Amino acid sequence: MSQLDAVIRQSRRVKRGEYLFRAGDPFRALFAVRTGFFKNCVSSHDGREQVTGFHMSGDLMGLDGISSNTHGCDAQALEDSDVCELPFARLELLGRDIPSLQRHFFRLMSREIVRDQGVMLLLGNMKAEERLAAFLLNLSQRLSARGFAANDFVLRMSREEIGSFLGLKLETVSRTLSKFQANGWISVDHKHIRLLQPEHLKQLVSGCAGGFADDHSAHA
Amino acid sequence: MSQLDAVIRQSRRVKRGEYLFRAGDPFRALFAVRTGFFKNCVSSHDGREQVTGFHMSGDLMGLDGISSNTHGCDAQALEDSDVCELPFARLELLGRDIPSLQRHFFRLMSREIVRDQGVMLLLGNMKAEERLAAFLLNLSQRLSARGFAANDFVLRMSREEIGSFLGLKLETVSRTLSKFQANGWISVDHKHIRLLQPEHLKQLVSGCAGGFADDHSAHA
DNA sequence: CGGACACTTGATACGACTCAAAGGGAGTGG
DNA sequence: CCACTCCCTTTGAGTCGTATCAAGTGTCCG
Repeated sequence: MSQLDAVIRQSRRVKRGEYLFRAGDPFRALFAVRTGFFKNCVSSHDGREQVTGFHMSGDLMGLDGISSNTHGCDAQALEDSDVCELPFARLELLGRDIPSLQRHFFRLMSREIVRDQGVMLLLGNMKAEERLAAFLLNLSQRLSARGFAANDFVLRMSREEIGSFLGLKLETVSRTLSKFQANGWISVDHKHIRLLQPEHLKQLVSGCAGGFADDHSAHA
Repeated sequence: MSQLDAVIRQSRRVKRGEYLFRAGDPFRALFAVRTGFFKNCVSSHDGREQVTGFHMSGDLMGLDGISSNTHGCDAQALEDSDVCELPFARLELLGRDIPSLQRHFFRLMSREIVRDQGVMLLLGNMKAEERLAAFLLNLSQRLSARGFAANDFVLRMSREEIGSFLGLKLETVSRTLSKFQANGWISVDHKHIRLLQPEHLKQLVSGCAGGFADDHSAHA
């Protein structure tokens, strides 16, 4: 375990707006968010962007880079952040000596696959209101799992980034938030969101797989 | 390597329509398709289904089950098939002794994550025509990688299953295929598809990330 | 304090869904 | 082997949801 500590101790600071890595960069390490907030993005040749996920403390980023030794997406900080750099070669070696680490690692990658399947379900089957409700509830759950308030939080990302993640345009995100507020389900003050009647949101997504995915922190 | 053979030699036959495993089943093994064709499905509480992928010879299924020791999706045979059962506990043990196997394994899981990101891009950003073009080209590529004709093949899945995978309704799939045929780009005879002008299809998806994902065979 | 950027809201257009009906194959049972 | 049935597929017409276009407002940052 002291070996593991040695690997983890490497820390790196990333300012808001900066990229931790970009698609195409050579892959050398995974990154665990220590503090802060990130988005991951894949982009098509003609410039269209798809946000593939948002990551907060404890989350692991870069798993998609293992397959090709090249990062497959961008990781951009949405606020000043702090990450642990985990050199992959060293993790691989350690995994052989520490079975529980290897097993933990497989679990993490599998969890990411499960999460992606949930997003596919969301993008393939749900309407705008359902997507946004699922998004808010997921965020709420992940924040509360980290000891923050579940029903009162500040969005780190723009409407456009939410839209990109949910397969919607920013105007639709804005309109839907307004509608939720008009219903009395949430209160919206710019990026400050309060969930006033989470049960109504849950009702919207009930049947749609309850929030599209659990958390997937590294628990490291 | 002979140890690996011992693991792999376990074979299992699955008839068309049968499930290899279902969401919720206890996870014990991964499955590599030897011959045949499968679909993977996640379903929401209210019965909506999302096809998360189609798998042919060499593809690995069940990676999503590792995280929770429970399969997260259904695997249903779309034609009489033959799979290798790979007990996961044994693979884990072998991975420690054979570094190249461990590495190969990480690569496979990562590749699945990359594939899912491609599907997310497709579901989040593309229009019906683009989705279907990407789907056909991807299928074509995977078939040709296995030594089959790239431009002349038989669909194993129904219009509804294609639609579920692409986030479209079956009528839209049917209409779009008809339109491609009217344009002279493909010929459609029920499930028999011929790509007459693949370059036009490529033009449709150009910019949208060229086919949403590469192959991900096990190469075992 | 100025300017750019992010957000909201409205009007309109378009794409995909829904509902509906008819045709064609594949598989089954006689 | 044939006839029947069921399901898959195609195609059409109309509707709904979301994108698009366009102002206008507010806010954050320099």
